[in-house]
Amino acid sequence: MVTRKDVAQLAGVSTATVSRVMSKSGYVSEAAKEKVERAIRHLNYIPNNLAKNLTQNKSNVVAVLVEDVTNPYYLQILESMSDEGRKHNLIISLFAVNKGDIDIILESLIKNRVCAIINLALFSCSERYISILNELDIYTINVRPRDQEACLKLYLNQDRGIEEMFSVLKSKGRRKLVYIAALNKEIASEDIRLSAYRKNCQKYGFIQDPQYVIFGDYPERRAFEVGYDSAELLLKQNLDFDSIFCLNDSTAMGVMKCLLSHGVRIPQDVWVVGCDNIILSQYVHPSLSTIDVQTERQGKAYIRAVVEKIVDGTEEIDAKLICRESIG
Amino acid sequence: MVTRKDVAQLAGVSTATVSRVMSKSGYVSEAAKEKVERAIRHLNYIPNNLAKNLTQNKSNVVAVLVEDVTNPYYLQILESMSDEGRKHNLIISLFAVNKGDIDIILESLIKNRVCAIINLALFSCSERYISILNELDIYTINVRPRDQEACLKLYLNQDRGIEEMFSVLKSKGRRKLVYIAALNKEIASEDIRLSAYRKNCQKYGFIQDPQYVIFGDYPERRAFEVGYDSAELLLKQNLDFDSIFCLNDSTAMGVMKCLLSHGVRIPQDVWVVGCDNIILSQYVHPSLSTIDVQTERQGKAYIRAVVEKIVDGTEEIDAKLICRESIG
DNA sequence: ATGAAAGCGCTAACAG
DNA sequence: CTGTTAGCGCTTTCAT
Repeated sequence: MVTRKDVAQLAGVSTATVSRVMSKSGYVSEAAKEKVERAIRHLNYIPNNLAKNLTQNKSNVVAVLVEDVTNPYYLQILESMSDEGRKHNLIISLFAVNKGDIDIILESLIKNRVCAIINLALFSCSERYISILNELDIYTINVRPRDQEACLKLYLNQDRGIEEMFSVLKSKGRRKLVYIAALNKEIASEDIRLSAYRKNCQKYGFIQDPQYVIFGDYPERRAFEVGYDSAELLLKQNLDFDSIFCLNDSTAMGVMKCLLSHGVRIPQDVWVVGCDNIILSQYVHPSLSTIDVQTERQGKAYIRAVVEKIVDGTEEIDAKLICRESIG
Repeated sequence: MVTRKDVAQLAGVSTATVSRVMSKSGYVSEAAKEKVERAIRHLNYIPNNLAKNLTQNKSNVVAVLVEDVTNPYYLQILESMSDEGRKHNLIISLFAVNKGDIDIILESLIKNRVCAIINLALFSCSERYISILNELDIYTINVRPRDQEACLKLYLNQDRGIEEMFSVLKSKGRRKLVYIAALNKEIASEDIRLSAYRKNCQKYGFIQDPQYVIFGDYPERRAFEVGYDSAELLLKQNLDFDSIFCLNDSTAMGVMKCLLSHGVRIPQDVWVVGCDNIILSQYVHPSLSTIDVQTERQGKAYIRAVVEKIVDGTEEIDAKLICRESIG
């Protein structure tokens, strides 16, 4: 294996100088720089990040924690994180977690000195580890943070998209909108989609009735299933509704599947709107109307937050309604 | 930060002994072992994998290379790899690649001394790196290997599932089956699905006609799109067909979307069968018939191959037909 | 069965 | 601007 030493030798300089040119930091004369670069090329030298990691007590792995990995939404976020991460020599790694084994995973992440944890799950990292995380300077983002936690506030301005939906539905004469919360009551209480739903029901004169909100046990079970079951519940309730808004696209697909299987026509009988705008939503039939939340920008923003160690930033993400066949 | 030294001190032994109990290797007396374990618990010691990595010139990251990350199939494989990897303290990391930037990615993987590369893409790792990969003992699996490459032969016995499909289709009076190859002609020529399709067309007396095979440019473009476009092409050709078999479920969804959009009814007019059995296939409407390829077993097999450094193993994976609404 | 000590390849403080 | 040097935390011979 060719190491820095070999490069230094061939270039006739010290390893420190080689380091300087590689990291593009510190003073290096043009002459030395050139000699080193030539030696690197000549030897086909590939640096060993492992050693670097050790000296800096930190790896270049960013851990992304996800609960429902079957939800394509997360893949899309991951994709854009990977793209952005590559620019900064960051390895983005996906971890499927659930509340039960978060501790084991955290311990493994710490052991491996990941440089950051992006926790997309709906629970925060366990208390017992936050001091270690801090001590090791492992930058952590929780999408559902405890109040006191310093973190990126990636504020998703979904309100606008939701309001847009209400306005469109209203203009087409809809007034009886169901919300498939998918989450349980407690978690949903912090869901901005739910609060926006309630606010706008009032504002736009839609039916306001607790029965029109269906809770579930996402993300303990997959979004598709929760959607399906929620719709089944809804049909049993014999409620009078003309449209359905769902926590996310995956849930909406489960909902649609259930409705269609029961002979309910979309959009003739009921309109359905999802949220996230995953690619797949164009390819179901009828294609799913949804609220685009710019997954690509979200992913990039997270990685940038990691790189710049942003502690209290805000990324404005405009959510916009996308009308497709599932609404008339 | 508490290190091995602290543990050794508290336990009254040397760091070497601590290492021995941690790695469960070498001789350690019961007494010493107990003292060390107590010290570890007491200090809440979390070992530093970075140092270990350096001494062994190898990390515990397994890189999984994927071309079309929007295909949920890969997520399912990844999920089972993660589960299996955790048991062996392996970090499974997903990398989106395309032919153009494979070199950059490989270089980055080498720099980080990943312990293994599982290349699920349809091209092999570039020649120029295989000597380095070998020298560094980076275990590499290519799903589409060059002939000479030593590697896990994860033989997917999909033939049986495909034959089962033919038998079912025939018994229901179908004889005109289209195959959506999705891949281009060259890559498809190595696709066992295509050869199985041809073989069984003959065996079961289905129409044999080159026009009944539609090629595409997967995975350069997403499976959904390729499926959609292939179906569009098919419709334009004015061919007489009664059923369609697709490279994978994602492609099949694109196909179904196109057919349905053009007023073709499934399964009344045409039957559709996919391959992979991704979870989503149950949630489209009509639900998609498919060939189950045991993604979970596949993922586990790959990781086991990495752990055991299997050079020429075979994992029998029985593919089975799953009948759903998309066939009558 | 255990400890001492020499590295692993790189970084960073310090001296020049 | 450049080289020397002392680690980073752990593994692994080699003695004992």
